[in-house]
Amino acid sequence: MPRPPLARERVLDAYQSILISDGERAATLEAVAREAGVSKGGLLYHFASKEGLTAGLAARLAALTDEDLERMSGAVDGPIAYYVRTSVMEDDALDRALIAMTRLAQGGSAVASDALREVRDRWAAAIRPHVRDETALDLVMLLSDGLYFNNSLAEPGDEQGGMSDFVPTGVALDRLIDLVVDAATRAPE
Amino acid sequence: MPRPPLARERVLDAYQSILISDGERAATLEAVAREAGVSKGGLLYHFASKEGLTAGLAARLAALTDEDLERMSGAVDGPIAYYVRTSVMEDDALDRALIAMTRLAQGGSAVASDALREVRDRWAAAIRPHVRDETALDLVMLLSDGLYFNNSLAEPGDEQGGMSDFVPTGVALDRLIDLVVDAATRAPE
DNA sequence: GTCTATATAGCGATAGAC
DNA sequence: GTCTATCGCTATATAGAC
Repeated sequence: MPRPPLARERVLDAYQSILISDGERAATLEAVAREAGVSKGGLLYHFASKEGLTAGLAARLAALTDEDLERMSGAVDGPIAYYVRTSVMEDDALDRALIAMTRLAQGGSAVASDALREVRDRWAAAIRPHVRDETALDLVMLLSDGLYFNNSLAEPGDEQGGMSDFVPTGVALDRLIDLVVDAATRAPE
Repeated sequence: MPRPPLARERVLDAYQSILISDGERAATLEAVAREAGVSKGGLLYHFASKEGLTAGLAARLAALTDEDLERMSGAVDGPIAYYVRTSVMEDDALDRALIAMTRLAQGGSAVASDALREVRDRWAAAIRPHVRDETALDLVMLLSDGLYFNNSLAEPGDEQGGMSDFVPTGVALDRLIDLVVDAATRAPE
């Protein structure tokens, strides 16, 4: 595969940034082009339409998910702990792609909804073998969704993008992970 | 308090419906007016601007939250079970207001983000006395967020609006509630 | 209180120069 | 591969009749 043009990647980065910090409404072609340092016409050379831009983001998300599933399978404290811990936004590449895609899905994009559904299915399939039953799987998946949900509820203009008060970090997060791992793997009484 | 004009309520209902089923982008003044059976000008008599419309929804959400906290405090199986169970969309008035507001928040509305934050704070305060510690509170709140998050990820055109495959119902929901109530109230080992 | 008509601005997308 | 210029459309909001 030939190396992707730099401008193309810069455009995707800009699209993500604006989606995360200012919402779907603000992510216009003009705003994305300005942030990426190109003109509107230049942007439209790389992505023929707004939906093409979203499809480009979906491809990036799928690739990042591949890598994440790889890391998850080798996590020292197990896939559940890994999955919950990495659901707290660390502002890495995967988090940003995921939150940006969430914004688009909530804005009504079918491409984005489908992409999110697929990613979620793949994570669920990877975790299923490590929990007691489907109820425990629900608990783990929904808790992770809750963390992402809070991370994705941004104040407009908030660079970090998030209701961070509600998301446990540090020791509080460790305790939450212990609690959920225990609840999801403990033998039924 | 004088009874609210009927047209005003119909406009808010229409705004909610379109936000839920078609997303924030589709909820234009014209679309809302058409759904409510009034003209654009008629709508703008009741709500001076788009932000005024959102503020009207925020007021409705606050009133519905009052009622919900009332019911929660008297729930027979306790506030935690009540809270988790009612986080699965039953398409009642509160659910609709909440999901509509989530759409607006994700679209970048500061008014909507603030309204959601306040509602969440009030629920957390009501549940805190019934859980073991802050970690258990995080678990309950985040699980509920996860349920709402999934309910609010709509396929465009999906009347129900939701990734309902991921949300447990019936017996699966009962089991999940048992699991989380146990995890959140059991004495530490 | 509700309407029609219109002003104003910004959007996605195209055309064609360089 | 990137630009400027512009088209056609739609959005919010205003003005003023009824």
